Amino acid sequence: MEAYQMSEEERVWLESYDINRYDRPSVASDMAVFSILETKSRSCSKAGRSRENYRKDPEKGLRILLIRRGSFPYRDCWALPGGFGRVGESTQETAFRELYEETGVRDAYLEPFAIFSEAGRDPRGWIISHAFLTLIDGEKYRVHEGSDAWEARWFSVHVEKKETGRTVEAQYGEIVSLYTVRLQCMERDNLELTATVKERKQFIAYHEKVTCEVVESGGLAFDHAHIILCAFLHLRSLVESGKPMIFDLMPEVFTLSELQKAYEAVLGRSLLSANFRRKIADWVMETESIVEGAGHRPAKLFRRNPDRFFR
Amino acid sequence: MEAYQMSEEERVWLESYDINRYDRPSVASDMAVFSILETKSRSCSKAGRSRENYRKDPEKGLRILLIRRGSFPYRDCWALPGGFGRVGESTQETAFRELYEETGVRDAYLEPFAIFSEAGRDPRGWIISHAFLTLIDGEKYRVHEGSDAWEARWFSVHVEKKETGRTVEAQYGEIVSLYTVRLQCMERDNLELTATVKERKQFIAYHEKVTCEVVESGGLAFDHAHIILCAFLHLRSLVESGKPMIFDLMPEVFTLSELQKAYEAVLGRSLLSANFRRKIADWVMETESIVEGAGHRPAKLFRRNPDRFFR
DNA sequence: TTAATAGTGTCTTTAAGACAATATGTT
DNA sequence: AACATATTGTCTTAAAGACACTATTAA
Repeated sequence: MEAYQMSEEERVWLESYDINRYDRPSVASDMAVFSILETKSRSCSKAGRSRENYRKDPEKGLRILLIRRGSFPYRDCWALPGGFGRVGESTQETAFRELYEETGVRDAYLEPFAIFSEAGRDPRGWIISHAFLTLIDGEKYRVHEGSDAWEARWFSVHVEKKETGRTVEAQYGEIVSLYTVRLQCMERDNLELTATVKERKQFIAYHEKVTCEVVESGGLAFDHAHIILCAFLHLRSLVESGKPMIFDLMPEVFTLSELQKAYEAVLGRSLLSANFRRKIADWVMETESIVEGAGHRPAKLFRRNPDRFFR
Repeated sequence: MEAYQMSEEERVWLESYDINRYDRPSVASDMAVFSILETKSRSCSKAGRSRENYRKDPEKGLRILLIRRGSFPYRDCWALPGGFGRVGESTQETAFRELYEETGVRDAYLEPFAIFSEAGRDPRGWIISHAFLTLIDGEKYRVHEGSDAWEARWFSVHVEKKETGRTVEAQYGEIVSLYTVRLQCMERDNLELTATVKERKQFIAYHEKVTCEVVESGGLAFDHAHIILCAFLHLRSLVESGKPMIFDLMPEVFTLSELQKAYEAVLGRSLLSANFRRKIADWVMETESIVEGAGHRPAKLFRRNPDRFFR
């Protein structure tokens, strides 16, 4: 920004200005770090594929990175990675710093998707959370094995919505829904977190007013069940609307089937490959390589098309 | 949220927790309040229509509400309405309170669109702005005539984009553009604010990184030229993508031409009425009334269709 | 040969854009 | 009648969805 030219009068005023006049919150940046990883199958051989279906390609599922809190509040609960903002940092810079500290990832795309500032969301006091989401290639990053103070794990994410009540009159309406968020740790079989979030959608003066409440935190810290739900829904809507974020989940070169599987994992529905290929044709470039030895017709390898990503 | 069950150990810990351990910012909510109002034409009769075109319908243009600051910093500069958040308030509640205090509007839709938290954006110190935008029916609200300490005015908004530089290589690219934001006060002929914002769009690792800088504030306080630009672009993209926000600019009943003019004012381009009518057909219901005495074929009056607004 | 995935062609449906044509008031 | 806006119909184009079909490898 251009240098702000202050008058002498203003300079004097500013010197006597006491910023402590107003109450101030702490600010944090929290992150929903998503990836896609192979779905662990129970009946699998040492090669990582089940004996009956040795020719089948591995399934991939959406994952989110959670950290077990080593200290109060919510000690031993699972939470999104994140941390407090510091003087001189923008909320985005805080998020980048935390992401690097916790995953080593440097050049990810961070999407700000919501602000959580409701009173009482943190027992320590007035703390505002700026929430970001990001997609990273899970194969590049291996989570810490964990210690007493620190444990990071990938959890599979499944969300279900169930409408539980509907009142609709002429000028007023209300729809209550229950979201079940199921998070399952991949490396620890017995670790499953199930949270429930109640959504109340009111229709007032031709506007929707949505309020959410964590009914059952399921072992998640703070309001993070709510944040995770918002992140998940926001991610889906971004991908549905055509944002090319999915490519962040892919390595440099990939097959179109792998890319399609990534889309399907995030969107939660299967796509017809003919239509999918038409849709993403502009975003990719063919390479000369192919993948062989997979038990079926070899696939061409593709890479991102820079021209399409930047215009 | 469900009551958080604290252990005795945690309760003891919390009592000794000092929230002042971390630096904290002040937080503000700023609002871009948009409306559409008649374009003042210089050659007009007392009836408000120009003599040559007495049969023509009035033009409408996009407006934004600005407030002249009565105190430091940026005294006498124009700024978005807004104010500091208080303990116990969410950022959204702060925005609603400020909107009501400054316009009397109660049931508007507030869209959060960005967070401004760059270091140095406010000479008073670390202040984070949570920015909202809203559309209101300008005919319902008359701005204060003003005093020394207080003056609120509607400004027309015109934005122009000009690309000034482009470097594109294989893996790296940069596009620099200059946005000119022209704000013209309707009631005070000689009051025109012209701000310039430089946008630098970098292409790194298949991601766009956009940074903006206010090159010329044009009499606007803080980084509000940047906030206004973001609000304007965000509003357009929301309307382009089909959000029915425009209806907030309309009275209870309206003609389809009026509605179309509102769309055109926000989108900055003219629409073909046949296509427009088809597109918004589901959102409106015909009433029995018509508008007569306008110098041409009378138009049917429509109202919002609640079923379409809430599902 | 067969299982499994890779890849192409085309028909249908839907939405958007362009534009011509008709309708109905006031002046 | 002329003007200005209101309203409808239809042709074209582009994108999305459905589905049938062909291709190629390893086992």
